[in-house]
Amino acid sequence: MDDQARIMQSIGGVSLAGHSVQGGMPLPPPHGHDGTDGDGRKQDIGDILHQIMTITDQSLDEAQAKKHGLNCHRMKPALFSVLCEIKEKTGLSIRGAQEEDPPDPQLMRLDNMLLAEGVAGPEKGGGSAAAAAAAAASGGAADNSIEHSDYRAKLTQIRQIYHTELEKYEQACNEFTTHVMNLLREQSRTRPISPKEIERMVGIIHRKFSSIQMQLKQSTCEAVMILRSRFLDARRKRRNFSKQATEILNEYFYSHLSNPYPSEEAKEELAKKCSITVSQVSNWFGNKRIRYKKNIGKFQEEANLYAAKTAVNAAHAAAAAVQNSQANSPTTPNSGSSGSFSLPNTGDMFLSMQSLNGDSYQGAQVDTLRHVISQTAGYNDALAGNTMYSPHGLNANGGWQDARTPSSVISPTEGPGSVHSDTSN
DNA sequence: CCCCATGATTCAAT
DNA sequence: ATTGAATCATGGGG
Repeated sequence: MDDQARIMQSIGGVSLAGHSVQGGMPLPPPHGHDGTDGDGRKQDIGDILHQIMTITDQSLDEAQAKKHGLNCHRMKPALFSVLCEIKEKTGLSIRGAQEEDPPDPQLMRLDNMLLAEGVAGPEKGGGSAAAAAAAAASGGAADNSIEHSDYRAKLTQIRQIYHTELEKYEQACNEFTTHVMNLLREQSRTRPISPKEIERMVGIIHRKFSSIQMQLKQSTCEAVMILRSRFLDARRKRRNFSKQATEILNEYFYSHLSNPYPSEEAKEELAKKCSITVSQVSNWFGNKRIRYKKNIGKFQEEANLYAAKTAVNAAHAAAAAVQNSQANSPTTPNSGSSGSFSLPNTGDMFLSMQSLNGDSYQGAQVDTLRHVISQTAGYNDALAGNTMYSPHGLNANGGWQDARTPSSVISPTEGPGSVHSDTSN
């Protein structure tokens, strides 16, 4: 009502002279209709304005009819231009038109995050790749396949919800915008509305909707964060490897005891065999080395066990190899895992141990064999005086091989015989 | 509930 | 980047 009064007042202050008044008036004549011509006009205008102001209070049909009536009113062109003038003066049409929305930093942050998490952005392919990248980037590099796929599934779910919601909002926004634009266009026939204003209105609507979208993005981010933390928590949980996997790892470890540092390729192969990740293999070997070194005595039995195992395997393989080809040299290059420094000496030792054992091993399993022999040699050393390890023990670095030396001293009770008998596990 | 084994993480050294 | 060492945290056996 305040507005109405104000407009009425301003109308009064603007000259209407010069505007021709023509045509009949289909509306009921204003009450108390007497007085001068000017008075009559004022009354007329006041009446029209009153109708315009109250048009929203009426039912649609009623309003429609009245609108039509107003459009045909003889005073309409005059009123229209007057309103334009008022608007021009009050600067209503320009105000705020210039405020272009500056990129909201928070929105940008959310967008970037969603993009990085693989929720926003291109379709599935890129999304899962981004998810994998995010998972790999977060702490270490462990990508447990089971939990990873679970994570991905959940992320996809979030992604889908996000996109459907986003689409819904987009659609609603468009619908609403067109609706408002139509409305404004229609209204522009009765009141002055410039295209700029429509544009501005659209901008306002879009801003409103984008703020809703931001809420959506925010909650999506939260969901992803929760999922991430849960995923990481789950990953942190320790699950023992399968017995088979441990066996494979131990086999490798004890058959490369002289240099238990698997190459990247070896790690990959072990990982594949054990169905664990490469980083888990690295962890395992890291832990194993340190724990073995810390307490060799404790692992002696295990070492013997796996030594025996590999010996059996190697013997079989060697036997097969011997049958297949007699021409192999006993110093055939081994499987690449032995350290560069240990080869020249171990070659000699290998030969000497061959004669010690009375077996003739040939073929591809030289490294394994070497270990088996060195194991048995260790026990022999313990009994015989322990000189066998010094060339093998490699003073080159001191680190790992030092730890082996005591192993030859430990447990003289356990001999090669008992090794073979103790394969119950 | 305690204890130990074990996978994972962290941090410094190289 | 890889490794060693210390440490954390959990699972499982007693």
